[in-house]
Amino acid sequence: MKSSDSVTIKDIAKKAGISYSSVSRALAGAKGVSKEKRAKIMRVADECGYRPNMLARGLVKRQTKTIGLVLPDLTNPFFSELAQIIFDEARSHGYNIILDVTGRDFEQEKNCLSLLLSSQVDGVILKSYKPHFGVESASVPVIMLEKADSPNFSYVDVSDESGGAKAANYLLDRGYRHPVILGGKTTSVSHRLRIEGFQRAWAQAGYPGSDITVEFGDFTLESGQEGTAGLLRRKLRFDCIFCANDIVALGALQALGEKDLRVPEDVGVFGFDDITYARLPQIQLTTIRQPLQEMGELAVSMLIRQIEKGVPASPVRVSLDPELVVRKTCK
Amino acid sequence: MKSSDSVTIKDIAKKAGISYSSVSRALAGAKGVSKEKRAKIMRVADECGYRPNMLARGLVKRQTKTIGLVLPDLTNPFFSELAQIIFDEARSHGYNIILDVTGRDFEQEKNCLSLLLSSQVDGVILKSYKPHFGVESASVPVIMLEKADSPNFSYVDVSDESGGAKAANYLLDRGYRHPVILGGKTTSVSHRLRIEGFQRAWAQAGYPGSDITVEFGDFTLESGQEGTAGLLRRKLRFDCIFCANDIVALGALQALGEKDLRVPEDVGVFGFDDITYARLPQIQLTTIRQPLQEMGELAVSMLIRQIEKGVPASPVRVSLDPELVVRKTCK
DNA sequence: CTGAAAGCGCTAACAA
DNA sequence: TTGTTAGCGCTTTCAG
Repeated sequence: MKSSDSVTIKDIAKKAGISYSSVSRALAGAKGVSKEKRAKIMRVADECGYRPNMLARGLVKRQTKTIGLVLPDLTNPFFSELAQIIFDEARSHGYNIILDVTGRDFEQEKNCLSLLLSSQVDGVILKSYKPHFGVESASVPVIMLEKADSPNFSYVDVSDESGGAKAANYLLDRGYRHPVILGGKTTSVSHRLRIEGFQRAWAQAGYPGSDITVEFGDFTLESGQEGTAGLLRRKLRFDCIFCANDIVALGALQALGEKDLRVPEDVGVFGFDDITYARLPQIQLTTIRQPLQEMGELAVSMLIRQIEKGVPASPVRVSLDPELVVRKTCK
Repeated sequence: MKSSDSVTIKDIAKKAGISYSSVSRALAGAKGVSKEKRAKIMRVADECGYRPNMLARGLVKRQTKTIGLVLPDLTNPFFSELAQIIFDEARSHGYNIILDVTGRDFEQEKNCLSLLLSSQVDGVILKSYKPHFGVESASVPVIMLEKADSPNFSYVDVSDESGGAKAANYLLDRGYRHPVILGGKTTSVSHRLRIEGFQRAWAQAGYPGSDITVEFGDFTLESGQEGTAGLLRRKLRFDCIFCANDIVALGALQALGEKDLRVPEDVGVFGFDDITYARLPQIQLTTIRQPLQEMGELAVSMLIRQIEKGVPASPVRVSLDPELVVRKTCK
């Protein structure tokens, strides 16, 4: 059954000799249709290979059972695994996902958002890298995946300050005294918070937190690699690297290895996220674990709640606490 | 500007005192609207925070500028990177992506597909793990990401037989004689083809190809790990493992390490895909590289071509050749 | 150049 | 339980 124009509810009404609202009811599984008619309709419908048109349905019902997900980058396992979790969770609640990737570009982010809103998604989950208020004009619930200062949005995030502080304290505890912070983007809110947490903890321990070297980058393996190589080239004095994420840490390890520096003896490497690959026996990266599963599930359930019950007067704000994972890349 | 009900083309027509079809024209950038009216309309439109309703637009235009992407699993970097590539490529042509993940489940796959078709996507890119013909009833172009025997669909795939053969020949060349094939799903077409390619090459070299041990799994790290552990436990004789993908290989390496077996001296480990993490200095996995970039770009451009010019009478079939990447996990 | 009107496929009152 | 009807927000003839 391959017609150039697809079969509609009217076609099947005609073919079954029944009014077309009855067909709609039957197909929707609503009450108020006699058993025989319903049976006949169903039969005809799938003989014809009928497929409901979600555009039309969404237009009238004013809901699409679709949620928009905006992420910076699918290339980082942290995000692709998060996407998978959110995806599964959403599906289990009967929602579909439209995924958008921004490449951490500000304009892109705004575009994605307005595109999603145009597509009439019922809600949005958004990991933004720069605070912006295009979101403010959204007419549907939005859950941010980071600490948002706006009074209008709920968020669920992992406390970046706490993560940064945990890293600092551990590093101090292991005897490191000359850290550099590597590889985050200047525009990233989360990264800024991690730096602050790190510096504050460092200062509280009695060391000057403010003159810790911060090398920015773009969260990639390359920026870990080149950043580290640059540090080495400039003969900067440092004994450990607090990386913006695990990918950056992988790059740092690589650069260090190329210069025959030993980890952790010569320099300690500390990651962030605890991606799958950080756990491999060959890697054994010391890092901060972000509770991916909880974060994803919470975001979805909060969002769906708001979609179905309306957004609360004051936003829901959840901060999960990340966990130190000690492995082998620090003394 | 936060109205509970979103502003429509009619609202802005009223507010500008112009008929609402003119507004539509102006907003579409169509000709036949005077400069002044156009300017006024634009101004009013964005004062009101107007957002076109894609559902309505799609309904009448019968196209959504959206393509559906169905992938088995976002957790494997191979697929998440492919997704990213397809995503970028599609966007650069003005198309959006709706992503669906099937978990390699047959029913799921069919659901996803019909859902996408219901959503009126303009075309579909599909990596299937079991040949099925729900696809046949699609009323839009479909590009499969694997060798499809159906005469109705175009595909772009990476030659799995060739990959399997290259692996076999390399392993033979390095002196391995007792391979086991590990970790693929029984239902996977690609995996079956790789096995065939491997066995055939093995046989052609004068060794019995048919009695090579094949341990199935589900393409995960765990199945690599447990599969290998099982092999060891059963004291099966083997000197190398041809893994269903790099993730499985990572699992195999781990299991081998736990039993203090040396790689590559005691057993060689061979992957498939060449994911980013296979290249790390700590891993150095010998593997077969799938040309991700070409595959993604080709799939998108073929699909868009078919969307815009119609599907060709006879399907386009492209097989890319994968490349052997020699690193350190085989002698 | 502009407006009126039809209709995309569907749901949801409302009558019958 | 049924059928009729009025839209959802938009594009697109078709007259003026």
